[in-house]
Amino acid sequence: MTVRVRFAPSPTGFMHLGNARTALFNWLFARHHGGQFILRIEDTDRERHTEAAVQVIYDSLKWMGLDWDGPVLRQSERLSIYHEIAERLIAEGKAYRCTCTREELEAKKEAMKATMNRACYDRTCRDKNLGPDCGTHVVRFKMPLEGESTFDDMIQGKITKKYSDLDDFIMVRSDGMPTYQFAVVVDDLALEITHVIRGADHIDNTHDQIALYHALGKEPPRFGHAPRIDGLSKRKGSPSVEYYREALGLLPQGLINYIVRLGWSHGDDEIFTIPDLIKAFDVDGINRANGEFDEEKLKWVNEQQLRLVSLETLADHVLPLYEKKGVKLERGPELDKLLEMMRKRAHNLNEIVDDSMFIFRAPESYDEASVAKHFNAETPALLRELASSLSEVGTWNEAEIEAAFARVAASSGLKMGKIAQPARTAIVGIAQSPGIYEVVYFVGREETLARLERAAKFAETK
RNA sequence: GUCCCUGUCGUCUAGAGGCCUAGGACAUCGGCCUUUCACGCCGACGACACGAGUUCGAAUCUCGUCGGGGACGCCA
Repeated sequence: MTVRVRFAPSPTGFMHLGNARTALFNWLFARHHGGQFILRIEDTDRERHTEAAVQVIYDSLKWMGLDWDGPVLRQSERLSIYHEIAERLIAEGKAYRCTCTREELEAKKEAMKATMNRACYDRTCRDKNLGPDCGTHVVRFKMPLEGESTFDDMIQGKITKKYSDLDDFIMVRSDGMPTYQFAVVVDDLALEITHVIRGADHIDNTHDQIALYHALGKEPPRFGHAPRIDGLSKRKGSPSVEYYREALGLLPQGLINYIVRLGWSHGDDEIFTIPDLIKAFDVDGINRANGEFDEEKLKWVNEQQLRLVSLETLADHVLPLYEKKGVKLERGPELDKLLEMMRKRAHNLNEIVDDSMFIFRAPESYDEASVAKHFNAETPALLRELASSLSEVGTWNEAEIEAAFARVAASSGLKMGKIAQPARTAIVGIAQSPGIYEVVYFVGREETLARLERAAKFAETK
């Protein structure tokens, strides 16, 4: 039996992190077992499901690298199928039409709550055998009255619920649209889904759905309910893939690595490449208790991935960010060298870009603290001596640049730190940067000399 | 309220009866490295929710208590 799983989001306009993890679990499960990962858009209800919102789903999935198999299924395109199956269940006495109004329902629930201590439908229409001409109505499922529903959850183990605690849920709304509860089963059947991995908030629904499978004479798929991610809603921005990606300068590998480990583990392993994950992932590693989202650890994992991915991959993500800043860069050994230098110290993509802008733009001002600490009366002369030494460098490379610094150190009798820090302040604008020789190399000879002279003039005024 | 799931350091977790005076990771604190900032390295702090049972022996099994989350929609 080939494994077939699906990710079935409803288009809300953003990809919630919890949803992203559900998608990831399913995708990894499919890839691990050599199965298929199907994408289905749950757009049964509402006009607010815009095309733009659907596009967000595609974009997020693509960014994460979660490719899906086969065509995308849209529930909105399958209405006649739902109707057909609903009619069949009515004809077989497994479902029924109900004409109770919303107002009546509300009153009934209140009453049931008072007498039975349970808010549910009182099944007024269950045995009325209402025909299609009964006027405005919904279609309800005829839930068994006695016994219990049990299923073996791949993550949570055996889960049992009494049928008497289950309601005659609505399958088709009065406007003719199927409810989620009904459409999911019909679609999962049509798609021949073998395993359903989803959020734990669906545990109770599962009993309804399994009852439906039985009514249809079908075997239900295996279910696995993953715990929820807590601590997400109290964030400033929307707790979405898009938000964290931008705000934290995330690499998809970073997000994926963090998110998969929140609720799943493989011994003491922390950092995984995507191929690692495909090999190691399975449902038995998924935990049962909810997890608390921790932005600090997400940052750290992302940082580790920053150092792990190929320079080509890194360039893919960093090039557009540079372009946003008005810096167009070409791929090649120079860019690789730049990224190699930056990825060692940066915590995220944004930092790589921001902290390397000094290469492309001369400082507009000098950091006050740096100036106070590293500039003094001798600074102008020192910077000019360094400039002169650098102008004599033959081949422009780090070794030669270092030699130029060493000559200044020898002639001035100053320790390297006393030269590097003023130079750094002069060239970068602040006394914090990558190694000074690399900095000088990337800024280039002409520009370095210009910046040194400008800083020397500035230092004279102090 | 009823029902369902769940409970190891602040957080993510290892742990499937003796290997546990409970291991790893993030964060925090201290130190080292260093021309800066980072990185890296070393160390410290820090948990089996509680109570009964089962057993020679329990973080691991059972029950109860308490805590956390979820479901109770003509939302998905």
